[in-house]
Amino acid sequence: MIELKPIRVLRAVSDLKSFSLAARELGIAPASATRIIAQLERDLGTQLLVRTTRQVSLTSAGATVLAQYRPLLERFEEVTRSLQRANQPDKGHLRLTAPVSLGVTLLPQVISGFRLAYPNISVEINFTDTLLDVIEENCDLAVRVSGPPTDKSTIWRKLCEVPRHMIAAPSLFERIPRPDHPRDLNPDFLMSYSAQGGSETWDFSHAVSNVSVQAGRNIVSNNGDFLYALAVAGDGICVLPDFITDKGLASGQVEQVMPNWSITSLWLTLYYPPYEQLPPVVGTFAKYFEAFVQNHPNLETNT
Amino acid sequence: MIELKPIRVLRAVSDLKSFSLAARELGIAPASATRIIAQLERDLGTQLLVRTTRQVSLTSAGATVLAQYRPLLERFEEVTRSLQRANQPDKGHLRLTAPVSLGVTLLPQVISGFRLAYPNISVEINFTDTLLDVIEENCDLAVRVSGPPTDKSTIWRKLCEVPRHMIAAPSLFERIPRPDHPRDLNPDFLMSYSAQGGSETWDFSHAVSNVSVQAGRNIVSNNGDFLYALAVAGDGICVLPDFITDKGLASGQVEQVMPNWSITSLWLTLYYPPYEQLPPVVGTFAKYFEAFVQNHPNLETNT
DNA sequence: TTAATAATTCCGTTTTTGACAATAATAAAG
DNA sequence: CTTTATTATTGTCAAAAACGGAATTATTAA
Repeated sequence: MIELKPIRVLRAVSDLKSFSLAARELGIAPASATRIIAQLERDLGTQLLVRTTRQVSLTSAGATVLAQYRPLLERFEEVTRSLQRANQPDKGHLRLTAPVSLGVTLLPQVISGFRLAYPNISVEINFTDTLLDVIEENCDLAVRVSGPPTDKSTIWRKLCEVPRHMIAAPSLFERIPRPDHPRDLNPDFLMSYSAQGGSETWDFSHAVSNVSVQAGRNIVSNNGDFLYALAVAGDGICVLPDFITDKGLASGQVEQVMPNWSITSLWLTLYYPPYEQLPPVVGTFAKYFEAFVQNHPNLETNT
Repeated sequence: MIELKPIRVLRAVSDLKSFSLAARELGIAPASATRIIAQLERDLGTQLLVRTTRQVSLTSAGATVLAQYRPLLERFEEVTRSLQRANQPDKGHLRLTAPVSLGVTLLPQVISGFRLAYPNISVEINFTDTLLDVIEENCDLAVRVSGPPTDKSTIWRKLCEVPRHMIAAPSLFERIPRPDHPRDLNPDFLMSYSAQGGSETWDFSHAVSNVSVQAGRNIVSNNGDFLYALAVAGDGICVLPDFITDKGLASGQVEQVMPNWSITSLWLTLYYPPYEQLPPVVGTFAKYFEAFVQNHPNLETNT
């Protein structure tokens, strides 16, 4: 298998018309230059250089060989230089995965701001709610909104908590009684936001009381906006992050259910593949994202 | 300096999604694959592959690196394959040098026939009469018409002898007496064909007599056709190879001087640069040339 | 003919490589 | 949830390859 070194030597010898000068240029011993060219000639089955002790010149075969390899070698070295140079935190490519719900609410602002700040970092986002393997997803960084990580193997970093509230349309309470305590909740009207398919469990707290409520299985979806639309239509009660329900609450489309009972927040978390060393662009994005959530009204950064 | 091997390993690992499979594919030890990739990552200053024991995937930096190198690597391997394959005796390029005189007489037939027989061998001919260094000329083969080689260092091969005769225009002998013996020759009318600038010395022989004659310095040229034109004009006597004087003798434009005195023949010689191994195309041409001169009426093959 | 220069060869050393075993980590099976 | 099997990694040792420097050879220039 022919490597680049013999081509580099051939180029240098041909350009400088001397083995010894070429060797010095390349920082190798003259003896090595001789051996490397000899090996290359054996590999290609042709003599490439005609040498006496005082003169060196290409055979026409050698000229052909060098003419073919030279542009490739130059491109290769150019690519290498640019790659070594491009290892900068403000240039490169970023492959993310994020839940679908963030695709319409939070991420557009983050990404557009990030792109404005770092126009030379291109971004590729795979929206999916099923929390697949960070590695299998082939991405550099995964954004998740969920409870505290259970998986111990992956590396994660909690950015902030995502407050959420139980909401429903006012019209719903024309059909069923308005609940005042978690035990009043009818599971049949509780819609679950779940990526895995099972129904949700909510932990309510009010003063010193803590109550757990299991949602029903009538409506389960991994799409928060879908559930929100159902809630607006008055089809049920669901628990959704504030950044989804924000506008609806302000306009009165939906209202908060049991406002004096709070529900444990979700975590906005970054999951890293098991990096040995964090690529600079990933660090740049993580830092930007962190700064973003700290200035966001609906996210609580209680580090 | 980054070589091709790490790129080959990166490609194999990425394609097969496994270090061990890639190592087997490349015929190296798995441990080597690990070390080689680690070295490449150090060289480029970025992590390229995210690996757990069960999964391997490219980081986006790795994807960029591979995307840039892969087409170059493939071109490189393609070029290598084609070069190794193209080392055939009927394909390639040939760089010749030959005396100018052969450029209008012998070589056109040779080359046109050769090209017909080997259409895939391209030919490049540098016509020059000064016998420069075969190496400095940067050619694969030098054709020369001259006396026996004096240089011991270069490799040469005598193809045949080139008979030559002394000729002049009939009109000349209206001005000067027609010579019958070499001693009758007036050096002032003897024109020299000489590449080096000095005048020629001719060795005449007739039966048991041997006479050496030195030409004058009035007209000396390294161009046989120029001398021939002067001879036709009746300006003097010269000694030229039969392949130049052939037609003129037949048409009566010129006539042979002292037909019963013969002059030592020149040699048609091939000079090789100091090859270690003869390139196949060069051998092909030499063989063709040799066959050509054996069928040529004006050239004596007295091996 | 001699001297100087440059490619090549020889030789001892360093570096790299492969094989093997041990370790660590993770996905799949029970 | 524990066990098992698979796979990347690390370490070690022996073998192979590459390397640098000195000696050798060959060729050009004086």
